[in-house]
Amino acid sequence: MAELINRRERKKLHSKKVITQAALKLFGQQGFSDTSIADIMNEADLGIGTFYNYFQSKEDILKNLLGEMIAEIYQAYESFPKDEKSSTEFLSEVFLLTARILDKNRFVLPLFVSAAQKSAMIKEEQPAETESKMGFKRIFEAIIRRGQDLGEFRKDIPAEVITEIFHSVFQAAAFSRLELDFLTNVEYKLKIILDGIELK
Amino acid sequence: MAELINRRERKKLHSKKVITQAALKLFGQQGFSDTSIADIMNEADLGIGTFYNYFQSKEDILKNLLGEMIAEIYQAYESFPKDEKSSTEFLSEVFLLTARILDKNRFVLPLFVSAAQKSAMIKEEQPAETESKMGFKRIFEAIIRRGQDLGEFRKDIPAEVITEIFHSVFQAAAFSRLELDFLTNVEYKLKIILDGIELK
Amino acid sequence: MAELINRRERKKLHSKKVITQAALKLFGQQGFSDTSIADIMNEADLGIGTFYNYFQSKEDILKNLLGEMIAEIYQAYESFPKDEKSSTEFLSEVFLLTARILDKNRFVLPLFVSAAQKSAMIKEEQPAETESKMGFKRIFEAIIRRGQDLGEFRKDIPAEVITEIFHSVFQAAAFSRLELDFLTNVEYKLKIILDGIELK
Amino acid sequence: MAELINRRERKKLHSKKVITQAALKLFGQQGFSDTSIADIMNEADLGIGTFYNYFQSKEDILKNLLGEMIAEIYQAYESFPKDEKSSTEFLSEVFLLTARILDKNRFVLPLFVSAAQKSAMIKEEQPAETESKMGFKRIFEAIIRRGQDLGEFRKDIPAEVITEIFHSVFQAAAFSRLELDFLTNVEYKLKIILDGIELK
DNA sequence: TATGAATGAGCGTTCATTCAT
DNA sequence: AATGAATGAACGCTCATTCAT
Repeated sequence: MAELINRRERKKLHSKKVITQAALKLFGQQGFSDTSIADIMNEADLGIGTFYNYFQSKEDILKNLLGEMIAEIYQAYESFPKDEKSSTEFLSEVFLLTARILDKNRFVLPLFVSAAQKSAMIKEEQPAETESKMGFKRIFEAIIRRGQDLGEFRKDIPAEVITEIFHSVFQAAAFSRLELDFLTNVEYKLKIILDGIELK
Repeated sequence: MAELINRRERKKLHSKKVITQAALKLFGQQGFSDTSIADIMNEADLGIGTFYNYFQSKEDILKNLLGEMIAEIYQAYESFPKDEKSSTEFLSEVFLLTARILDKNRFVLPLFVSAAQKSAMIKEEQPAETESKMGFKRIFEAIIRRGQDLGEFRKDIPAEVITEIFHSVFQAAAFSRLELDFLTNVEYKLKIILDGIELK
Repeated sequence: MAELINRRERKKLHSKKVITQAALKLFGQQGFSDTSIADIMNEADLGIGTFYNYFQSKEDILKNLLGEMIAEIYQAYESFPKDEKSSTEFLSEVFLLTARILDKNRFVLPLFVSAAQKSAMIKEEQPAETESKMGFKRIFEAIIRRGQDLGEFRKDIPAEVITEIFHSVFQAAAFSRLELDFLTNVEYKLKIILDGIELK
Repeated sequence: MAELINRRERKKLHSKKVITQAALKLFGQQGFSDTSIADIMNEADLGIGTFYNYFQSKEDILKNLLGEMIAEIYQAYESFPKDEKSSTEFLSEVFLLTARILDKNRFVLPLFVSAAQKSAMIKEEQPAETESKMGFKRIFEAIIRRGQDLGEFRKDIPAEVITEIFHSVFQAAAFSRLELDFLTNVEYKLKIILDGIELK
């Protein structure tokens, strides 16, 4: 009986994964809004109705995925040996770790950006994904604030603003048309910003 | 006869302007994708079919508008007394002028961003608006390159990358959730980046 | 120019009529809820989208039609030489007039009934059609109240209740399985009720 | 072995009851057509597929329930001491008993009505529930016919028509918007009709 | 040039029903 | 007998686009 449940459960998880991957593949190929749920389920080789057993909407897929990514980053952040490092080193490492995770799922970043835009332009209640997006920023903001407190970073510019510029670097790199790795792109900009905020 | 043509021409221009303004008003109020062509023409108090005398599609409106903004910036850029100023001063002034123009039409920036995203993700032929968007960058890139040549800016980072970070500052500020003016936001970041790229 | 508008206007009215008639035909054949908008527009030989140029929803068709019927009844009611007749005569005539009008559009009555049911069971805001439905009742109630005031009808039963029983006669007759004319059916019941409410 | 069968039988009956009650609860709360089978089985805390072990369709639930109600009324009807009472008394008592039973399950009446409508409008085979609905009427018709035979009720109006008007009273009261008890409403109308059909 | 009624592919979503377990 | 994931036809509805006037 327990096995039965397990088997079903496994099958369910499998279906969810299949759908997610089909969705991401198509999002990457044809863009988010040009991918219909029918497209996704066709790619996943499942019935249309099945989608709604797993997700509430297309956006829901992203919400799920973002949650997983945030969790991964946060976990890494927590396990850093914070106290032995300068804020600059700390920031660099978290920044590059984030970059690597984003790079791995690079084509999802644009999707979060559009989602964020939509929620920024329409004055509706803040959807849950924004909260988790904040998660990204909160990690960086904490590090920057620490750097300011320790006298490593300039204080004449609010920590949130500095955070925002880091954040925008990821976005810009995702859409960059330059002939550059995502990672290389992002490293250059990290250098500029660090030089721009370090005291001394 | 010439007058007649002129009158027609003026009337035509007027309709185009009316449509553009109706569109922008609604885009700002309800978002781009939630504004239908019928909405726009209703707001413009013109028939639906008339739209297609002036534009090919909704995106076309943006393309037009962007062209105008670029032209305005370029004009200002050209008329600057370049030779008397340092590249830093020059860059600052053009940057802030651009910021003011964008601020005036702030809600259109997000629209360009989505347009750019779309065209970045889909590997289709490059649409014309991207070319004009490049216009933005080309102006900045020229100034930065000049600064590098004159030894004012660091050379270990490619001019295009620096350009891109300036560009992303505008985007980020447009979507910022911080309690800050667009202009203030952008000035802070200008300071960081300038400090990050100036030699000495 | 005025002619152009007229022509268009006429065409529009024609389309609306075509849709209404297609709808009523199908409602009568297969029932209201089993008739889809696609069915209607197929029967009307028009595109699906065209439906929404004329109606907001399927219910809207009924709302329209009911409005017209109410108007017809009300008009007749107003033109009666009220003062020369007893309330019994008055009531009889209006009742039978209403019956004839309903009989003419007999198969729509069931639809109003379902509509009324739906709105009675769901606690939502009262839709507009209910208001017009009230119109039916208000005419009868006025006559009954007059009869009570003039001492012709019993007063131990509230006028609204008497009104309601008249109303229900129409409904019941519409669904009757008896081998009887709608009109005959309804006349029998009129007799019973009149005998049941007349004093003396 | 017999016990085992009994146990199974009891369990089966229990499930059927649980489903019926869950269904009626939801029908009352959210209406018949807005209640899905999934809703019902969720409320019943049973698997979706289980529904089909007991019922063929949603309508089937009503069919069953109606059968039970009819049986209850019929039982009461049979046990009346017919011979000692006038037809008026007899009719009143059965009428009020029926009213009480309906009142107890008031929200199901509308459902029977829609079912009846549907079957009245569509010329398909008569579904079973209509037959049982006839049951209602047959009881009343018998009493009325008896009254006519004994010279208590008027004969110029067919018994079926009188029956029908009684029937419609229940329907109307179920949907009434008046500020009146179902029972009070129904009693008023009983009075009118009795006065309308009694000789002398 | 201006019009707006007509269009229909396409959307997201629902849900009764099936069937392997 | 009980399950619930899978199903897909069908729904109401939107909207960019066309074209006869």
